[in-house]
Amino acid sequence: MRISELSDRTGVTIPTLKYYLREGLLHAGEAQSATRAVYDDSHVERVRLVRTLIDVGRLSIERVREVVDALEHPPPSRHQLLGVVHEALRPHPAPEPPTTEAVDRVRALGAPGCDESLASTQLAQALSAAAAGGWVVEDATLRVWQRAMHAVAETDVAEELGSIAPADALRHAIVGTVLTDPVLLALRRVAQEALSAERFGSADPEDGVT
Amino acid sequence: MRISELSDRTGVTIPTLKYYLREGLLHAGEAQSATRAVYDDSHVERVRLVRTLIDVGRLSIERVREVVDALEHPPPSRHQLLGVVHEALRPHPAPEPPTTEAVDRVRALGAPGCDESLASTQLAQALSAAAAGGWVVEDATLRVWQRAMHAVAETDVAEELGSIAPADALRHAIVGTVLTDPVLLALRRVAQEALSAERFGSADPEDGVT
DNA sequence: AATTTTGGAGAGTCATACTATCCAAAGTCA
DNA sequence: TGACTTTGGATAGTATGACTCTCCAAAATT
Repeated sequence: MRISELSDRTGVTIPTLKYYLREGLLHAGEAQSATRAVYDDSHVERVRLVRTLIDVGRLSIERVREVVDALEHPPPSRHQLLGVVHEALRPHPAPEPPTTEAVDRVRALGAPGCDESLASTQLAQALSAAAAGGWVVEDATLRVWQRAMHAVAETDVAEELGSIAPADALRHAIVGTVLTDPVLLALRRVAQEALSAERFGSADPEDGVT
Repeated sequence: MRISELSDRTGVTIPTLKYYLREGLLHAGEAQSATRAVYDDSHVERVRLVRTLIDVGRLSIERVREVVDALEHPPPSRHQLLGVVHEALRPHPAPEPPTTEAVDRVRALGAPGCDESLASTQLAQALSAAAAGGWVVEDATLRVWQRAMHAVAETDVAEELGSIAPADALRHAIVGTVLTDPVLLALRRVAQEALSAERFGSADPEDGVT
């Protein structure tokens, strides 16, 4: 297919596709002459991936380029896969380095240290930021959350890592993370509303006085 | 205190503070003369809130303004509080409207319909986006996640809604949500890495073939 | 032959979030 | 008292990111 058809099939304008080509987010089509190149399903899929990362994951163009570069050099070993995923989706811009107190709490949870694991670093940074913002997360609360997210991660690892090729596993894991993080946060909110309604009946006219 | 001290205490430059004043993110100090105004702890606290919303929550200036406006008109009724919080922190820019299929799935979970609840709308939109991105969330998986996030929400509602004044409860809930969402996502990643290491031992040299 | 499309390159646009400059009045300190 | 600094307020400028537009000449289509 030509670029106009790629545009039609993805809903992305031709100038934007050209921009993605320039920026290295989209691999070049097969050149047939100086003014003709042909694109295929891999391009359609790539454009959709890029749009998902940008629209849902709110990744910058630069970060998307890192993701597609990683896709073209998938890790040979399955146990490195999540590391690559988590690196690709790490928050931007980089948060402050964590306090030692936060690092200790992460270790106390039984997670690997920040030197070994990017996810541990992110957790320590998130806990630091919470503390800096004046929010205290009790140890008991943290452990409840840990158990809850462990249950979530079991479905992730079960689903994500079937015996498929590394590049597919990587794309699957990245897309899955980007698309399901918002689902989890929305589920939290739905549950909050349910519990709130349960406790302060939704038609209580006398609420709110102090 | 004068603006220079406010700047020193918050780490935000004077030009930026003036910008926040202009944009209505920061309430004016008490004017003492044409060229003198005095700021107090409420200003320090507000600046810190604004920075948290911007740096951690990645909210736009416009959205931050909505949040501070809401803080100055807190909902009289406690059961409306979460609605205000969720509206203030809704994703930006607005996602596509959800498919009817996604809306049905949300209702099947026992959550209120999208007409009644912003969180339900967000969930339906997140599920729609996942489906559009080619990601299938099994019903069984979704229920596991729902239970997990319900456990999380119990700690939220318990902590968030002590018997404090509406404005404080609102600020507390907003800051808590912004600061703890990243903690949850990081916990998910940590758990993923732990499970992945458990299943594909972290020093297995024969992984990756196929 | 006339028209349309393409690849490629460069410049232009738009929004967001600051930063910088200016000013005159007001305060501070020697 | 008088030089120096700070302030509030207004206006203009900058940096970045993500496109979007314009041009061109060589194909390709009609």
